[in-house]
Amino acid sequence: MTPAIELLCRSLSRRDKLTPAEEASLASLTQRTSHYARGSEIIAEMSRPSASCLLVEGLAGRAVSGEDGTRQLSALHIPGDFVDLHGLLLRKMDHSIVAISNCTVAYIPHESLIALTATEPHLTRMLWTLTAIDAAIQRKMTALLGRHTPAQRLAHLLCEIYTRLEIVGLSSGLGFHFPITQTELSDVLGLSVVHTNRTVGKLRARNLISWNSQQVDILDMEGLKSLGDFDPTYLSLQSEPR
Amino acid sequence: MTPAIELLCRSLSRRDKLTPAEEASLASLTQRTSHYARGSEIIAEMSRPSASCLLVEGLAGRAVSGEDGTRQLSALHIPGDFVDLHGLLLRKMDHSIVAISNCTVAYIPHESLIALTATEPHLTRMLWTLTAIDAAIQRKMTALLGRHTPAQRLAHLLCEIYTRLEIVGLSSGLGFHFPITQTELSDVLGLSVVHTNRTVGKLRARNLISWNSQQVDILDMEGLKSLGDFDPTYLSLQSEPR
DNA sequence: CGCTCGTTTGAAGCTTATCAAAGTCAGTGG
DNA sequence: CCACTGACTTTGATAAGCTTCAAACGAGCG
Repeated sequence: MTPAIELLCRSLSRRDKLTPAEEASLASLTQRTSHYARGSEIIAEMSRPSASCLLVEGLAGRAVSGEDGTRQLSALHIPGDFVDLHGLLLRKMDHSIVAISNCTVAYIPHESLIALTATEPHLTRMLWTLTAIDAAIQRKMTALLGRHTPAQRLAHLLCEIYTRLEIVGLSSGLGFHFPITQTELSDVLGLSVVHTNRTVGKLRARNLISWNSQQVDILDMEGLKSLGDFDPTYLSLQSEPR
Repeated sequence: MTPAIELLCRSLSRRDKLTPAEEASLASLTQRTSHYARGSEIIAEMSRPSASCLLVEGLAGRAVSGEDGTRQLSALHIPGDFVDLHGLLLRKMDHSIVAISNCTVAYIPHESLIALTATEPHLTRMLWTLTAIDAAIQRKMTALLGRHTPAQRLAHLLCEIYTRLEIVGLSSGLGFHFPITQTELSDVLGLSVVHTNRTVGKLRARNLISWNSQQVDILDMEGLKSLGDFDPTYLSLQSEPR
């Protein structure tokens, strides 16, 4: 089994029981891996991909760019995320996927996935679930941007990223590697770079986190959760039939 | 065929070809309809619905409520929207669905939908597409909240709602019935009520729209689209195989 | 060493929230 | 028929928060 499929299985297993036969089906999917340098575009807006990509290594973002040069990163993706699974359904990309750090991605042709939907209904629902979870994350982000302070947004984001990394085994203690610049972070939080910097500073000053050279450590998990009003229900971490 | 299924078919047909057999499969789904008064809760947060609901009449919203009493309406739903289709996959609601006007909804049991996924792979993908489109709408909303001015947010929202209503045949000319109060609108736009009111006033002053007693009329479609940077790509209005 | 990229700090000005109150309109009961 | 009521919209004033512009600082790299 390739690392890509192994990560995917780990993520799926946290949500429902994956039978050995289903694991085998996933493992038999054809794939091709590619590397992208940080800052480069993995999938372009308006393109029509014929394969869906799964992030194997690195940090990627979903960028919605406006006419006026504005950019909003509507979501961050970590290894194991089936980043472009919905490309199977939407055909034409309404946004782009960018590499925030150097990234390795695996491509799985749409035809293989379509074939899977014909023979594996349960597995299909599990993949569908992954897109539904992405949507739930998005929903939370909307609420954060609309109704929460910058400090709350950042606190929530850090709790979420930590939790998601933990699922795929990429956290270390209460910390994680987070290779994102404050400029990019500001595009996630919907703030100016200056204010993003001050917001990071605020969390540091309150002794909630430390953040040095791409390493984030959560010093006070309870405090961070409570500031960010973090409740992981939306990540669907219960393993139950779908 | 019930009105609920007819609306659903109209929405699906705009995205892909729906065969008569598939229409029949949808029509044979068991359903039960209910009415909700404006302001009431259609599905409660943290509940575990055993049926998915489809909006037949009225305006509904997806409410993400925070600890501190804040409320963000992360999405608005119009007749024909399969509002809670993802409840099939996520099990426990991470948000609530509220009736913004009086609403009629049809419930379709999860077991019927699961049965459908086993026998109708193409139809399954089409339903999956609907959830993917909801996610795309959400993504746009995130970008609007993060990087656009209140006037742009409102302009975009009105373009979107108009376009979506048009798909299901609920627009009239360049206008539509929009039974939402400014208080609720402020929860969609992530603004205070006062500022929401001033923003509506601004669009009126620029002669882009008129808005009287729940009737919105777009006076200058080009102007509104350009202000809101509206491009309907994300609504996937191309009819092509999924 | 100097350059580039990213972080940090300061100050001014605009945008938006908040508080407060008046205006409008439909429905209700005297 | 008209005052009364309650929900919603509109307006005004003040204060807080955030953006913008500008510049300094620090680390990594050719």
